[in-house]
Amino acid sequence: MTAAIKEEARRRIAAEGAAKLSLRAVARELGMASSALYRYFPSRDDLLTALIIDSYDALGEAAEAALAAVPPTEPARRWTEVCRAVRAWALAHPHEYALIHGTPVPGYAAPADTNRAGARVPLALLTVARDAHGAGLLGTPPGEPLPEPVRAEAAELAGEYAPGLPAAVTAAVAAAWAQLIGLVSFEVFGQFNGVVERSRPDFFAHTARGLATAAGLP
Amino acid sequence: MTAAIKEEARRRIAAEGAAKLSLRAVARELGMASSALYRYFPSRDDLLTALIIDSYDALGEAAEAALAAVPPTEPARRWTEVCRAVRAWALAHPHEYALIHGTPVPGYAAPADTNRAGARVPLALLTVARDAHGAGLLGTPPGEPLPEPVRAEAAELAGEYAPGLPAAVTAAVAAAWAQLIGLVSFEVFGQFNGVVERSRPDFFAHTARGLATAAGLP
DNA sequence: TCGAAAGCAAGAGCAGCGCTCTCGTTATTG
DNA sequence: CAATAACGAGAGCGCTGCTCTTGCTTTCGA
Repeated sequence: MTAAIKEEARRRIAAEGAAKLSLRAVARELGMASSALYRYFPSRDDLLTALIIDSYDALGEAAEAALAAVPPTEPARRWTEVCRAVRAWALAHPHEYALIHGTPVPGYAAPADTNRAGARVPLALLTVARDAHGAGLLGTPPGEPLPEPVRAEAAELAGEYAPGLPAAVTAAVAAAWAQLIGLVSFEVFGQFNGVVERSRPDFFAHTARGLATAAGLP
Repeated sequence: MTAAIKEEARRRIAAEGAAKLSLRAVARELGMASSALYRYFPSRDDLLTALIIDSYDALGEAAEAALAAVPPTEPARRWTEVCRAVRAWALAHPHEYALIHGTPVPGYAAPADTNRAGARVPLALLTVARDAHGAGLLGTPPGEPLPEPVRAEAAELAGEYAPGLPAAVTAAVAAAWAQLIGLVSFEVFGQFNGVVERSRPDFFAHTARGLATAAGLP
């Protein structure tokens, strides 16, 4: 039953966007009273949270599938494939993508489940770097040396998720994650309209390749 | 009068977010009937559009001020200062930033004024590259050669806004724009919580410096 | 100077929303 | 078989965006 509600809610979000998702409309479409929905979701926000987690998981799954499809011996291609998978999922599910990478609801504190699901994409990127490092395929990220506070915090982060990974790489992966989402968001939200038009796939692939280089991948 | 309405609306957005902006609440705060607002703004969306344009202009102004504060003879510092100004404005006005770089309203087509105001930040970045190029201070962007479709489209773009600028630089600036907004959005929207915490300013400065390098700035 | 016109604001009202409360119905289980 | 729990319907509250009508005030031209 909760699945049917979520499915219908997803359909309405795909049609009109998350902002206009109305419990009454979902209930109407399901042929039941609006008050009945409150048996399954205590509030509209809780329904949205469930949808957000689902979207995070779907996006994370797409990224992890791309990760598994390329052997660790080709780290650069593995990286760009993960990026490509993120972009493809976002373009295929723009409203669900907006749900997770658009404006957060005011005063909305993400529950722990959200964090775990939301970490799957950055962890996939980190896995590419970690495996490349383990195989001795990782170079040194180009550019200036890391400022000391960044180095320290990146070292902590690496200690938790990818022991042994150089701090410069860890920091570069974190930055690349944000930059990747920035690129995808610009495309999904139409900010590249009139700027980058025909060559978007190549433009994205080229930039994603640059992010790999910035992280030290050959 | 429209100014007073916008001011009060901005105040309420800063307090509760754009999603909860209610004309009735604005009118209440202004001591007038809600219907009176419709004399100045035909709809809630029109009020929001006006606020969006104002926010774009405020952000653009901050970027242009940073641009003007650094001489073109120091392109790298000029670049990072523009980035820093964007980040500083966003952190100081998170809700207005969300207005312009959050989820777009469903079915909302940005009017021409929005586009012009929204182009000020990328144009500031492009100006840094253009001036550096004019002064002979621009190197060649590192990385793979541009795919042909990207080169062609970047050349068109350069012809319009920065004649003579190499296509690789133009493309890198467009990518850097999206990546910069990605970085800032992650910080403003809390996506770096638990990932990058203490070293955010240095992390951002370091990454912005890397974007400059990627665009060919020395 | 006076009356028409325009600008402005208020109030009532409509349909829709999230959410709560109560009440009947249907399954399930001891 | 009966007690209990789960479920759904309906009414209703206060809120929203928006419209329509009414009336007041200011301005302006004859």
